[in-house]
Amino acid sequence: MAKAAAKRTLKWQRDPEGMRLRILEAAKQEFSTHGLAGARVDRIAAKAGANKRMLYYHVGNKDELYLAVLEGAYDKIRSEERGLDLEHLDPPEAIRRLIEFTWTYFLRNPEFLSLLQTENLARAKHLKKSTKVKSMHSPFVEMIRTVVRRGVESGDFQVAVDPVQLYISIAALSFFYLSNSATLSVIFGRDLLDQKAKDERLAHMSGLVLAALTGRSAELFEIAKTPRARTAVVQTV
Amino acid sequence: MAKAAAKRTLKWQRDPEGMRLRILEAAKQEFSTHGLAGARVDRIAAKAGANKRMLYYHVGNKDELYLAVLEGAYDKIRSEERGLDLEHLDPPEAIRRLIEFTWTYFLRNPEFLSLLQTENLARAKHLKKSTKVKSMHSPFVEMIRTVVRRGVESGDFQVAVDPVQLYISIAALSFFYLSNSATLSVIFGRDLLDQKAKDERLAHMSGLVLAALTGRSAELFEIAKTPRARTAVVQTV
DNA sequence: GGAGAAATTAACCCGTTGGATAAATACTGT
DNA sequence: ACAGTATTTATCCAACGGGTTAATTTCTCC
Repeated sequence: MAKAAAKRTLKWQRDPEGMRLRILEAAKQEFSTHGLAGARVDRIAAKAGANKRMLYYHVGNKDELYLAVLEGAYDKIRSEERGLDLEHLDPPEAIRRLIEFTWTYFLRNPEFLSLLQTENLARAKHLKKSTKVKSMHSPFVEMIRTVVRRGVESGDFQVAVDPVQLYISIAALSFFYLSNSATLSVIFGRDLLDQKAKDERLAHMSGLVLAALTGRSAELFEIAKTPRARTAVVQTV
Repeated sequence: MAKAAAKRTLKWQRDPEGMRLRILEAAKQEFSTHGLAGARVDRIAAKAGANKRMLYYHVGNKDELYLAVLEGAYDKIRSEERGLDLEHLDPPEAIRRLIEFTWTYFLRNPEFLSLLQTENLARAKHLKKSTKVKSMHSPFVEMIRTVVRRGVESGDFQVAVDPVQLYISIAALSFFYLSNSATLSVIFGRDLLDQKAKDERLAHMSGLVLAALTGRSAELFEIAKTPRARTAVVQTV
């Protein structure tokens, strides 16, 4: 009772872990919407429901805060990637799944795209200092390597492409479309992010890559064009 | 004589057009290396060999300066695009040329990539206000449309892909590789910008797109892999 | 129940930065 | 040659923004 009465008059309560998480979440929003230089430390504090001093207490200065956010972003995508486990699918299906995963992940996590853009504008200055990120290899490169080998052996694929090139290409097709959708929409005078446009984009990307690998352009693009049960996988955003 | 003597003691001379160009060039450098928020008006002035007041006198405030730079960048690429004239080439060769042009243009004009990244981080806020840019359509979309039609009719291409999708994909393959080369290089632990890597990238992109269109994966990737006379077109940067 | 550590608040500091003002200098037409 | 205008320089300033200092409050453990 006395304790309850005392609690009532508390001006604030402690929550170091929660505070740290709220700070990082707020910082992620701020850095992804405003970039590194455009981000405001005060806004992050406000958004986290905290005092500015807290950022320095729990994470560090603006740069350290930014790096922590970046590392968290890489950590998250790598974690989801590991959970995908595409090794047992037959080669074309594995590639198709990879494309869909990449696409939907970028759709679900637009801040990830912005953060990467920001970091690349800084020529990866911060990432180079992060030992953590450097050790977080994407499992997809090795996955692609074995899938391509299996595909070539089985006759599904006509070429043994370099897995790194293929990985970059698959990421590129989704990344550029989404990260540059604002300027592209202005230039083409149409909304690239409405549901129809997004469905068509996924179909196009799958068709393009699989046609190149298998050499069966016609069928693949046609298959990709017709609505399939798989479209359920395409997440709305 | 008297005039010459007078000129010698001049503290400065007028050059409005030259000044404006130097300001825009300096601003392009500044905005592309530091982004919009990170750019410093004083640095632009210093780089242009001018007084800060000159920026406001000749162009306008920071935002107007930025938009002028952006419009100039679009103007430049559209102008080079128009000069390319791919209509008369046979379809596969036209696509190959387009890919090479896109790639080398991005290599030669890294500021263009940075400016687009910056503008997309701002969700095209400034571009939307530019009536100038909206009217500068890339000639490539129409070019691709006719090339694809011709290719399908001649039997070179197996599918009639949407020209906008294809245009975006071709841009994406080059853009992402270059704009994200900093982070990708860190993550893959290898330099994506050395000459060998760049040659391989161009070969991969051409092989991927043409294989998808023609359905002749094997030959195309192989052709692309072997050094050709065409590699002379690949510019070093 | 209270002392010491941990977490949080409030207030302030000071260099930077975009932008403005006013004065000086160069050019142009007559 | 000179009046009027266009261009450039030299200062100034108010707001902002990252970071710091010091005091305050809550928690924990004995």
